[in-house]
Amino acid sequence: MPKKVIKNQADKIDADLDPVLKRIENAGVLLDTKWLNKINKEVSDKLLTLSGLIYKHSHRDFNINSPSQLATVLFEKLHLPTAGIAKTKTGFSTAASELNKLKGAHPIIEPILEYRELEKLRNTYLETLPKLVDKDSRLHTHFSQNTATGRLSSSEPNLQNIPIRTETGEKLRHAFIAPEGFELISSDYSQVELRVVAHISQDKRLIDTFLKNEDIHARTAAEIEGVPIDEVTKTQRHKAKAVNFGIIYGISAHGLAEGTGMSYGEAKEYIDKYFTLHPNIKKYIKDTILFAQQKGFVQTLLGRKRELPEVNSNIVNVRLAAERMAINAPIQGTAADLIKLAMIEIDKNLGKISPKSKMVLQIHDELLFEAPEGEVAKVADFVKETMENIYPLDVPLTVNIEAGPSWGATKPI
DNA sequence: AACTAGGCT
DNA sequence: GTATAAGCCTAGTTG
Repeated sequence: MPKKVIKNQADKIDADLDPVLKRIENAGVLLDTKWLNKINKEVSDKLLTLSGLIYKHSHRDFNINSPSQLATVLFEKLHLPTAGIAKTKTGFSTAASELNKLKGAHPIIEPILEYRELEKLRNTYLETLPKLVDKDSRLHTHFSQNTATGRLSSSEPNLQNIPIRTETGEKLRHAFIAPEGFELISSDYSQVELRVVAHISQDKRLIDTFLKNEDIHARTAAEIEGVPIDEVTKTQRHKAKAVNFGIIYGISAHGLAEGTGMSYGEAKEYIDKYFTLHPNIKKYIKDTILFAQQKGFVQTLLGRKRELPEVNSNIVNVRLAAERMAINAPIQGTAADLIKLAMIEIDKNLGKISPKSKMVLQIHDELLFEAPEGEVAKVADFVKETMENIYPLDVPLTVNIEAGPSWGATKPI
């Protein structure tokens, strides 16, 4: 096999990271199978109750896991209103986002939503993970580097999508534990993608926010609504947060409206105000699309390229989709470059600082370690320091560190 | 294999 | 409104 030719900095990063990823995969992460089985039992009981309730409300037995059968029950048998319900290629959508619109219309909706959540948790995690542990009760994922933006991906099992959002989902994280005498340390970059946006776009307000270490979403809300930052309401902050995410994804009024419940017009107005306040972000978007159209690719701060010939497509949807990718790829990809650099550097030195400590996972902007109880503070300091200083930008990178006996029970240290 | 759905950052 | 927020992986149903 010929050695891979290294053409640029991103290729070198990926090559240097490869052996690090191998070590992480080999280390694995300890799983508390007993705890998982206990949750599985509770979830299975609940599912039985829920399916009974759903059958009672629908006056029939059917396969709740079949979107087509569920749509028939909801819209043809129970005659729930279809106004405003999205359509898929095959009929009315039964996605959670659509069912949420029907919550008040029929008591069957709530149990369906809960059923869906618990089925997902049971089938994807509770049933599957215990089957994949090795003889030492450890899970070994496989990391891949060949993604569109430079992020890692994780498979068999994917340990980058372990639940956290719901109450039951969060319980699952408690199954990821440290061995006896050890703790898990979690270190995650705070708002790394928006900090990358601030650096790349040189947007004044964004840079100022991060220099002052202000709450970015509250500040955005304050500026758009024209109120003092400490008078921003929860709703206002929530909307601003959606806009900030939208910037990273290549915002559209429709997408923002979907994500927040704003009307299309309100969303459009909100975005216009945002760009008035952040002219350099508007410029970044414009310049990036132009660059992509002329060169056929975009690139990250460290030169990682993504080919995007579709930005010149005559097909409107194809072109617009490519434009959003062009906006997002340098942001997401730069964040990926930064944490990869940090991982390489940490791997180089961790053995000297704490020989028994190990890096065990990467979840895009977070690293997970296990460290002997007595060395947690030392390892945490080293990790934080390395991540924050890995590649100085025009805004500080900040890292939140937590530690605890399990991934679900880490607390700030 | 296509489609729908949903877990994470 | 033609379409519609970025990147992943996995599971179940359907034909």
